[in-house]
Amino acid sequence: MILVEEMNRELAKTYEPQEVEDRIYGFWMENGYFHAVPDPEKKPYTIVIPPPNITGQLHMGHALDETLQDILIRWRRMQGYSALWLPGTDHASIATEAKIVEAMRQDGVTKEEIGREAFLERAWDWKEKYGGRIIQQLKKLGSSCDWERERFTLDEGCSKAVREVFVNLYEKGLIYRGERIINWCPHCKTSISDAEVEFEEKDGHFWHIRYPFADGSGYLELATTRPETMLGDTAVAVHPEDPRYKDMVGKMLVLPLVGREIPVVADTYVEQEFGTGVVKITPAHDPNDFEVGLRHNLPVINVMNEDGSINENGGKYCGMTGLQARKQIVKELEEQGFLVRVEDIHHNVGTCYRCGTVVEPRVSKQWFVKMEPLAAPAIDVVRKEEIRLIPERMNKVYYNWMENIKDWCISRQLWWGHRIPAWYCPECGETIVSKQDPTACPHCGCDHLKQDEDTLDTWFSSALWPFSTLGWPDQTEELQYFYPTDTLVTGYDIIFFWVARMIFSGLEHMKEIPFRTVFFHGLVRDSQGRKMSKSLGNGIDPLEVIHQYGADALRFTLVTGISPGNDTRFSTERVESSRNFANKIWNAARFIRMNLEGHSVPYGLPQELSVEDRWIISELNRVAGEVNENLEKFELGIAVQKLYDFIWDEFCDWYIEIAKIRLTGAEEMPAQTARQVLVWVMQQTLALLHPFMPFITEEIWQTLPHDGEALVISEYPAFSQDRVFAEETAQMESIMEAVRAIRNRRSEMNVAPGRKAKLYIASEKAQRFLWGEPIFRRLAYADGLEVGDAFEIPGAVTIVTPDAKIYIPMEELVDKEAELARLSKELESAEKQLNTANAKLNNEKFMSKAPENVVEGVRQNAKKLEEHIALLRSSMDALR
RNA sequence: GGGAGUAUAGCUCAGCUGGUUAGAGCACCUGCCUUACAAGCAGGGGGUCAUAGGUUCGAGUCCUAUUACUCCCACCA
Repeated sequence: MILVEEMNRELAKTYEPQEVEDRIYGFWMENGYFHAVPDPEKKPYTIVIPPPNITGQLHMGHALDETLQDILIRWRRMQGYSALWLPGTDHASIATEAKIVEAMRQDGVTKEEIGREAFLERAWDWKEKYGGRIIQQLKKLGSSCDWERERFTLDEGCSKAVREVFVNLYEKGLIYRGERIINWCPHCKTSISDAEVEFEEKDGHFWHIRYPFADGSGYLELATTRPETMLGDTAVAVHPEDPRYKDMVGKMLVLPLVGREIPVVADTYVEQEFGTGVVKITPAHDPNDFEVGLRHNLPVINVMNEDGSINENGGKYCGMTGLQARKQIVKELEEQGFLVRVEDIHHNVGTCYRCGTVVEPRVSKQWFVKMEPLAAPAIDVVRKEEIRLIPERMNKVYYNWMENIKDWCISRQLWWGHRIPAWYCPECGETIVSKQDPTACPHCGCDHLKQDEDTLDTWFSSALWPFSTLGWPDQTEELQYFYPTDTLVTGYDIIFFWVARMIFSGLEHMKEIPFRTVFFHGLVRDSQGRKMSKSLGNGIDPLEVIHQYGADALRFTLVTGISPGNDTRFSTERVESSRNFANKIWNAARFIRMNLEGHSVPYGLPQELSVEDRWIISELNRVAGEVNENLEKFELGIAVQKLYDFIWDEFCDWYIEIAKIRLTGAEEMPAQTARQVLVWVMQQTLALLHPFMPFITEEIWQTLPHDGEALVISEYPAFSQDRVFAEETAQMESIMEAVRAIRNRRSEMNVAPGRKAKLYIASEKAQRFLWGEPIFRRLAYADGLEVGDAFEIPGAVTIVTPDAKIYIPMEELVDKEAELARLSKELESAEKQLNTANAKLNNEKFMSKAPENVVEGVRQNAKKLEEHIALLRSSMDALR
């Protein structure tokens, strides 16, 4: 127990987060509260952070993601778990390499000029310089990560894990190398996986072209959106059953401009109804054509360089960019009479998800992961609910992807990343895949092996994140204790990139799921529901918001009103309202502190409790129970709403107001009780709120009497049957209802608050004790109070509540006609309600089928309404 | 082409397994500087819960269809 005698800090009238947040964060860090260790006495709770890119700057999406994780981890930590939130960053191969290349361009050098080693040096320098930026930003948000365990996807341990996995999969035959058609980004000059291609609606053209028969017997007409690819055409296909072309299968055509003879083949891939029913086949530059090519043994002619320009296979077009070649080819086709017509169309074009450049399908030699055998068990664990996706509808998205999965192209023509651990022997052609760098060819002994030039897809290392960060492949204590992790928190946009791949990786390499629950959140949109984007310029910088309103306000805003998987809208108005909430709490604390001055107040509940004490304790207890339940179900938006309502409405607007009676009263004992209860409820409330608004809650908690050294490691309040006070709760409800009704009436009649009036309250004997004068004097502006069985007060305003009839004699203020009108309106509505209630009670089916508690509710309601109506009638008579 | 989500007050959204009179914040109107807080207090107006059917004693909630918007997957040369 700590007594508060001196207050070391003055509490400002408005909460100033800037001053508080860094100090509090420093306090937490100094004491190592975020550090989690394997502890057999505790249960583990683990979250691994979705590692932000080292190129990244904190945006609202991160802010939401981190806030949700921090809420969960702080909650579990307070519940007594050994709660590990493992942080780190991702090397982001494509994005980072692009940044370095760009920086080098400013210096006037290229990758090729300086070479691989020098390039990597620059990259690491860059990482040292900027890679920590986003980490600092996460701290500003209040993230309670275990920073001692910070990792990087390209650090030594992760690299070791990557090699281990690559070699294991290779030896199992699940990684292979081959010539396949892949998506090629001409800007990033690398292959990218199917998942990395985004389709965009774009305007384009259909060029309708004639391909003449070699024997001069006419021509076939077809259409293409990419005429330059005709340089690589090695056939033309028609449907085998198409009567128009049946006889032409097997004949030869002459490829215009090129002069090459190509066959007409029959393939069911062609749709007869589409266009002319004739398709040019370019196996090297179209995935479908590639398949057709395989079926018909067609040559594959790659006509494209890495940058999308035409290569030597393109004959005289060699050296032109794709666009130049297209223009030239169209021009020549037209001049030579091969172009039939040009049609404007709107179609989907695949683009690189990193740079937005139109991707070119291209045949090249790449490494792939064979997905089918890995996908099967990964589907299974979700089906069997060993892994739960929240919201559940994400299961469908997941199944759809996993069940139709294609092999994963993992090699990238980049330097920044994990270099593929494969070596080629220039003597005998042997391929060596090994965890250790080999010194000589095991086959022929050649000692100048060449390592594969390519690196791995960034997501290859991210896929191992839940276990590589815990030390795998070594069997560390941490891995034993913290794996499998518990909750993965992420946006639904990376379910394929990351979530799916972690699941099959965990199952394959750990033989265990990587996490039990995936909690998907939505996107943060702007106030009009648009995606926040650089091009629209509608992004709001979370750091700006933190600076202006505080991290707590930002966090509160982000989590209010969200539900799993659904997008949320962000607006400054909402932040302001959150800031106001923080300020409300701040002032409640100020009020409490003001009342502690000169008193010694122990932390804990006193023995003697008043009705309102029991009520607020009971309500707090209820809220604690509900908040825990909501958090268990990942209903964070609901949990935070309940805390808001409790604090603002019940605690501040009611309890504190009522407590003032005792605090300002002459008697010391009740005042001391009130102080103790105020402190206790406040502290418990702060604890409940702490995961959501960590800074302000810790700050206040420290300045009020408390138990323990810091809120961040205090016990999270839980529901307790011992603190349920149903009777007092009902009594308070009665009082509050009466107060509200009186205020309402006074307001309606425009009675100035300063004008007090005597109150007469008629109520049942058992309830009499409720109507204590101080509460009504304070809250209902009463000036004297009389309680009895019944009153006859001519000309008084009459108010009816479920437990009392209240009279306010203010005849000189009352417009009789107006009051009569009001009463008759109220009477009408009461009668209407009574009719509905009676209709139900007279309905046999309702009576026989509705559950007893519902029937009883209606019955009681009807009884009350009847009394209400009788009273209204007598009041009206009295007025007349 | 396949699938999903959303539709509730002027705006942004809650509303759990169907149960008495559908809630909050912001905005709006009225009155208050009631010594914690004007970033506040008290009160108020405002909703045929997208539409049409259906199930049920009872539907914002469950079912069917329709409409609108959003998203994901696939992709036609």
